[in-house]
Amino acid sequence: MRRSAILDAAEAVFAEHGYNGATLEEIAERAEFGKGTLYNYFPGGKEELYEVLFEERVVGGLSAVVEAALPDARSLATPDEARAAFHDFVSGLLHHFEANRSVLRLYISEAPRAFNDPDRMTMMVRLFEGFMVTVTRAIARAMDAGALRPMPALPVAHLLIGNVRGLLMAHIASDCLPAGIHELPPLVPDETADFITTVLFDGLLARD
Amino acid sequence: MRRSAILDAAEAVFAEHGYNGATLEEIAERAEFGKGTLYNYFPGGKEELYEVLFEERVVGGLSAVVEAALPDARSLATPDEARAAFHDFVSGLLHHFEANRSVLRLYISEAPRAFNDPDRMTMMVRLFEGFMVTVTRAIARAMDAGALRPMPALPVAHLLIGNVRGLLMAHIASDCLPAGIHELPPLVPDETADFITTVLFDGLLARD
DNA sequence: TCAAAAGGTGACCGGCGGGTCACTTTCGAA
DNA sequence: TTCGAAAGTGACCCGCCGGTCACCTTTTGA
Repeated sequence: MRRSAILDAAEAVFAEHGYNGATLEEIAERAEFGKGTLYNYFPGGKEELYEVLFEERVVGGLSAVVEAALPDARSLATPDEARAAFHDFVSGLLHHFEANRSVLRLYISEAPRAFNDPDRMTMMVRLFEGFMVTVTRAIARAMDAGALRPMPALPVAHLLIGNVRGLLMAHIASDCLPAGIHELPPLVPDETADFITTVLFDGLLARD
Repeated sequence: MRRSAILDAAEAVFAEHGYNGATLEEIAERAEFGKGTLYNYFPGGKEELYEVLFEERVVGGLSAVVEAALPDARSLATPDEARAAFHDFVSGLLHHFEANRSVLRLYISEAPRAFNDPDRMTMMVRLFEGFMVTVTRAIARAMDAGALRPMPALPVAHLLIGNVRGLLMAHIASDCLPAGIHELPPLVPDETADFITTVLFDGLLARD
């Protein structure tokens, strides 16, 4: 109870101000507890709080989405099956992040932090390994079955995830701007998933 | 002379430690000048130094690449022309960032910072506007000419840039890891540009 | 009812780093 | 050679915030 209230407040504050800009004071104030209490639940202080938050909410959310859309048991043998599955995956990601904007911000903000510290990067790679492996394996299965043409699967996974991240970042940016400037139409997860899936599967070239 | 030496040192230190982790002390030490001198060249202190660095090197670099590869004068009327032009663009980006890793890090690290402050976000949008407009216009021209099928051009631009960013981030991550762990093959800009262009133009689906 | 344990608290501490400024050095014109 | 201006310097200042701990409150169970 307390623990999750602390995590809720931390999620909001870290998302709003970033790791460095967030203060324990503000987190404590928002969740209505004293700063000292935090150390009962997270003895490692700010860093541990952030790590737990990241692992439980960011990595946990991504894992849930990928396991729902791309389980190893799902057949990806035909183009239509593959298209449907990856559409579900993209749509799941978009719905998840649409409903959890602050988790999205944590996700986007983490990469630069990891660049500055090999230990943190190692941990991040470990945390995301399961997610990346599942996505990559799904791509490889669809290729092996002949639904997708053979290519190195891992870079394709990076492209797919880069696509989703690119569009989401544009939407965060749009949200951050003062009203009226450079506004994007609101994110409609299913339409956006259609868009990404179509471009990714069929390509940009005009067809006869 | 002094000015650019300061910027060189700042580029290295900001790239290595991030904005918050970088200290003026270290920048000064690396470029062999006193901390006070910095305020002669950048009266606004750390923030101004970072902004100038970002505008001159990150935005400047991106603008140079896009203007070389996708000038308004370049014909994009046929699929082959469009493919060649966007290949040049992606290849240019990859070569540029391959040769300027610290600039790449600054670029990747900026987004989260902008999320936390509407003013900074507004400035970023303004700085990148020319770049985005040029890319988007090139895509729209290729669509109008029938080389690419008609779609909203701006989201396609976000996908394209997301693709490049996604692969580059994977490479930065790989570089940051202790030797031997999860290594990616080294980045070969032209091959990677082929890969991105092929996926983007032709799609992932197996063809007859 | 009470005492001990568990949980909670926020004033305080210390270091860290951005920014300042009185002083020194360098430069260039007379 | 001289002198005023410009450039350079780094010890110092000070606000900030993560972390601590002595104290207080609540819970538990006998």
